[in-house]
Amino acid sequence: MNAGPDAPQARRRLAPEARTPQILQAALEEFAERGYAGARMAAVAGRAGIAKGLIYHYFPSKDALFQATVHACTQPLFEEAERQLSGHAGSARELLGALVRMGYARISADQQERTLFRLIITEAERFPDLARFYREEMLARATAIARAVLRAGVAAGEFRPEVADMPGLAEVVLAPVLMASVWRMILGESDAPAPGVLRDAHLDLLLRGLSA
Amino acid sequence: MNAGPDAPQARRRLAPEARTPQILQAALEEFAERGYAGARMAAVAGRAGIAKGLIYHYFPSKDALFQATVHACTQPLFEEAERQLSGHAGSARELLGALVRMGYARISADQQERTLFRLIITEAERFPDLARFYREEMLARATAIARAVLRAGVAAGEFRPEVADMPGLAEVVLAPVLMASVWRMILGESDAPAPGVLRDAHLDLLLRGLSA
Amino acid sequence: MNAGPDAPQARRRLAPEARTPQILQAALEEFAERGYAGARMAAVAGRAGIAKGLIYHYFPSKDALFQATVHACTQPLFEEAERQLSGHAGSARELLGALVRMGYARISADQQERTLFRLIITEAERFPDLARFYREEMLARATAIARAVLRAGVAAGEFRPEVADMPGLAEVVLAPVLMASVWRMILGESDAPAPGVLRDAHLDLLLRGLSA
Amino acid sequence: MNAGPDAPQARRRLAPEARTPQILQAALEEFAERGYAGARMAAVAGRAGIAKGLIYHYFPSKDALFQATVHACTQPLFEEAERQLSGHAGSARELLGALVRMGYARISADQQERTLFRLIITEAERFPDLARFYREEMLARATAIARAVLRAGVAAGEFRPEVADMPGLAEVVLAPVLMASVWRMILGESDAPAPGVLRDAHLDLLLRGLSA
DNA sequence: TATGAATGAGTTTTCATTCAT
DNA sequence: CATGAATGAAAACTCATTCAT
Repeated sequence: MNAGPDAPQARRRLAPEARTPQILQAALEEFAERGYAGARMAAVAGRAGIAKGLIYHYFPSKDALFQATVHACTQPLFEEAERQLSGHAGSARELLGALVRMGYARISADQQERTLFRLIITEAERFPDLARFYREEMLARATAIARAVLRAGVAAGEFRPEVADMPGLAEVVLAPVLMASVWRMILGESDAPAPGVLRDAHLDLLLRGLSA
Repeated sequence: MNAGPDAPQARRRLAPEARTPQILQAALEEFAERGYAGARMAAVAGRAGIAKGLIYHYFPSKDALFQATVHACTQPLFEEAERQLSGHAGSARELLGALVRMGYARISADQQERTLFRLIITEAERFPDLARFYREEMLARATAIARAVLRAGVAAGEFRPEVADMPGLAEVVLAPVLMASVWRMILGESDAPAPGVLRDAHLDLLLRGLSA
Repeated sequence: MNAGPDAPQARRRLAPEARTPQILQAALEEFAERGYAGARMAAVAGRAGIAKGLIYHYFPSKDALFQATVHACTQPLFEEAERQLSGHAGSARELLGALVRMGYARISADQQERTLFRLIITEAERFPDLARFYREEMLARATAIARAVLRAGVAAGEFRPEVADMPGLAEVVLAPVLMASVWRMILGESDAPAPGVLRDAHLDLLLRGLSA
Repeated sequence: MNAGPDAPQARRRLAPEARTPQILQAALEEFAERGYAGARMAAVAGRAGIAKGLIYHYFPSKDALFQATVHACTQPLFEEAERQLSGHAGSARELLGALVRMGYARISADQQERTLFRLIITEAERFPDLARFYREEMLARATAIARAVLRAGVAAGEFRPEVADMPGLAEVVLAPVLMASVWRMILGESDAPAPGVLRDAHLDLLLRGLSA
């Protein structure tokens, strides 16, 4: 049609290794903004700067694209936390503080993480694979980290002995961080409870509630 | 065509007061199962046992039906909690325990409440009205209750003085109950962390973390 | 858009009993001209003078529409032949002549019948239902008629005894009529072997080949 | 990417004389299974073990490929029959029997021939060239052979004199063989009238119907 | 010669909404 | 008030064809 100066840089051939993440990033944005049903393949293509059809060269259906999108962006999620956990030298209280602060900092900073979380909440019922993925790759990893900190604290005599193996406690310890994220999803940056404020109250309650 | 005895309750004229809740209930079910974009007006009509067209006599659009649906089912949500709060005579620790237990019990029992919560999470970004509604009618009411309990406990000397006015603490105290609901949404009854287990850990942490 | 005098007579509500055959007729024309894969639902709608969507009100898919189309137009096919068979009083030679003449006349006249036949040939491999339908509702009926005539001729002493039960003979007797139809499909009215000419040669061969 | 020993014969340069029949064979299979509109160029490439793009080096369009495909596989069709005809020494009855038997044998054996015939029936309307091709290269050759046999039989006094020049008789004589092929197309090997059975009835009718 | 990434027009299908009955 | 036939815009998906490599 037109090949004017604004024309969308006609037909740039890329290796699949370069194109795939580009599409996945565009898909993440679109799915995040509109949810699964609301997302349009044409919009994904638009965001990626390619033609609709090309998406189908890489993913057989909207469904497959969605699942690939979610899977693709979980890699870096827990890496930092697990690094902190294994590399930490100081007290368990300090470690707990550092991890909680990291969690709240992420909520403030990382749009993509909230987005991912929302997609899982929203679509888990229709994509059973997603629920399994959340349970195994996200919740299990997060509670494992929390449990390790609790045990370290007990071992060091900083936390009271019962918390080492109290069922459900790891989840309860995590919950406020996750809810901070949910609130931010729902209410937006301006109206949600401020992460910094939640963090301070959360740490105050935790340190008091766990210590020996 | 036929209005014989087997005809599926053909063309039964009802007063608007009777039809409206029937439609809203059907809409809640459909929106809950499919989300806003995935819900079909024809399916809402089907669930309500009426023709598609009739919905438009009562609600001007899918959008309006959705908002009415969410608004309609929040009424009974906090009534019991507020009744308990104002009618309570015993210690603040007992009151806190009773309220937390009620919260977790609801998660186990009330499908509709989780459903409502999910819809808000899912659609808040596209329906700003919904976010405002959640903030004013749900989160604000819930934190007000929590804050009242904390203050009562401080006043009675059961809780340490700082918790009376610590910003964000009411939200942190509530968060694990809400996350229990979110996990149940995502993972289903069988795979989500068990509410009873979370409840016990939660109460243990709270009572220890708040007490004077 | 336009509501000029040529506008396609906006939104004319019809009872399903009236609309269904209208759509089927349009579909027959379109499928006949283009085959299954080549036919466009939009074109069917256009021929029927309705909107695309309405077709899906009556038939769940292109596939279903196609099968309904073929089924719908077989009713009148063998009625006349079967009537002639049961009502005939004269000689078997005369009956055979009348039926063969009717067959060739149909090929000349009835576009729709050729069309139907072509669709079956074309699509039978992809629609196994169609093959079964052809075998049971068309070929079986046609050979039954032919066999009845042969037996009548033997009973009357007009045909030699072997032809009463010779396997495959009914099919061989019918074949030239059907091939006349196939040739007409392939070559068109002007280039195909003329039905009248084939008919005379066919009858000559038959009467000589069958007679006692 | 990799050209390791397991790679599916990556990028093997072939002379056009070798590539063309490879593509045509693949195209015949694909067109046969799916018809013209249903066939996909990618599938043709896949069957031929080459990339889509390469087809366009040899044929300018799907259309051209189709026509080339049909033309390419008619060469050997009548060669044997014409050889038998010119080389035959015995009686006309024997020659007729041999040719008819050969025809039915082909139907049983040669998938490719039925396929070709189906494509012509299916697509002749949309490809006028195909109809002309069928008329000149197939039907005309076949009737010429049949007519030659009839004349030989009359000349030898085996057949009655009228059949030497009866218009349409050659076509009628051929028709059952062709219909046997059509039935086999429609109904498949298992449900179609058995070629051997048709052959015997056909010969019986012919010899009786033609003889002096 | 050969590949397969890239395009985009065209197709089926869905569904909110309207409106004749 | 009530129905469901009818519309049409929009969305998922397909595939012949092109072209950078």
